[in-house]
Amino acid sequence: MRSYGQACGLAKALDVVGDRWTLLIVRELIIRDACRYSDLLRGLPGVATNLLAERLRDLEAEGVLTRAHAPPPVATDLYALTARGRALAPIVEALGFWGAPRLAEDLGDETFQPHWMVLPLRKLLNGGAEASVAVRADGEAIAIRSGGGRVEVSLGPAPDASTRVEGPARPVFRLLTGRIGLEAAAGLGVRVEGDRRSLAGLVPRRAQAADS
Amino acid sequence: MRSYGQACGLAKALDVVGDRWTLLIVRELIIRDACRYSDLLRGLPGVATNLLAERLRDLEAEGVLTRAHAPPPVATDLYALTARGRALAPIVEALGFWGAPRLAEDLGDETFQPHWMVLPLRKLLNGGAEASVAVRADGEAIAIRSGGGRVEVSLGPAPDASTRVEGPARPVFRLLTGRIGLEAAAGLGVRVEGDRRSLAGLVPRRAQAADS
DNA sequence: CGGCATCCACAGTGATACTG
DNA sequence: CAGTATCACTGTGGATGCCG
Repeated sequence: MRSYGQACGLAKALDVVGDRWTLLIVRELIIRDACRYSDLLRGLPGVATNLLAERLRDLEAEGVLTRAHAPPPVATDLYALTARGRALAPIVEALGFWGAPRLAEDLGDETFQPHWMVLPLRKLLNGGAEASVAVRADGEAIAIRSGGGRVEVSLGPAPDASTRVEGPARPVFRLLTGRIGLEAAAGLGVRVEGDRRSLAGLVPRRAQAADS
Repeated sequence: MRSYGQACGLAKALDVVGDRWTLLIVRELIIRDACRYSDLLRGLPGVATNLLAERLRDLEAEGVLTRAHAPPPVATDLYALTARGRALAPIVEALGFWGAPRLAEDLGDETFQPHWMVLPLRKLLNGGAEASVAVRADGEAIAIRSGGGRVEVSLGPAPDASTRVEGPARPVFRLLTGRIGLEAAAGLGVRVEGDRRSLAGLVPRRAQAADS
């Protein structure tokens, strides 16, 4: 992208992350931490592969991410945020929260990938409750662990979880953000097994329309 | 801009403010509050006038700003942020802070407009000090009032100020952010009149390289 | 298969000129 | 002053091909 040529912090930031797709790439890396090129490609439906390659090169040159050749078992390059890149996390979350009201509208024709739930869940879930939940939404596993005021939400399985939630991504997300109840969720194909009480403590009472 | 078509808050936010120039327009409105088309055009060097007009139309349609016909004395339309638009302010400030380290580099060929100092000054100045400063940088007036933990920085004159700072924008900015001292600033053409003590209380001791 | 590079039709951009 | 019109140019999205 062309530089704005303005001696202003915002303009400088946009010189780096103002390109189309760039902040969405950062979002993917915040959610997934280190991941492969193909993970990014799948997590960014609509991006052209050459464009993704170009953006990754730019972001590496700007010091936002690193590309490292992974040790033998993986045999591929891994992309991960640098400290400077991770410093974008609160901004990405705030922007996601700002844009969330628009999620209430046209929900039909849009892509919904389960892992996009991770960021809003980190913000919305109640860290005061003690809970360990294994979520499986549209086949993708998300692990939630909360307690002592902190919530950890990450991709991947949680074998030791005391609660299991499984079903289509949208209703699962609505259940976890408190926008529908257990019965409504069940009617939409969501199955909940195990400790329902700690799940209830985790879910916010009346969430605003906030996704990521 | 084409929608990303992703059911994700960040993608939705970028559908609205992810276009080139859009966040810079929001920056101008945060700094200036209500202002005219030509103010925006001057505050955004490099933007094409048709592009500015298009963005303003889009942002109005999205509910980020309003365009109001001003009462008789002005006789022109005024653009101002809505509550939804003002909700972007912390994000714009955070992004500006994130991009600020790059301001240390290539300072030569870039445009520097004095009013861009307003946002970083709001963050960096020490609100504990009691001070009222009238700044004139490159001919543009900025008023600073601080006390009781709060800092107000706005465009325009401050006739009742107890301190007056005047000079070229860059050294004035460096002085106010604590990156150079009074003597160094004087050597760069900055004149300080009046109460120097309250100015010293206002300026942070050792500012990081943070502009807006 | 993962990780790109190439090609092309098209939408968005930037500079200038022009208008109510 | 506040835009609209025009037009050359650049960036994007989509398809496909290549290579270890």
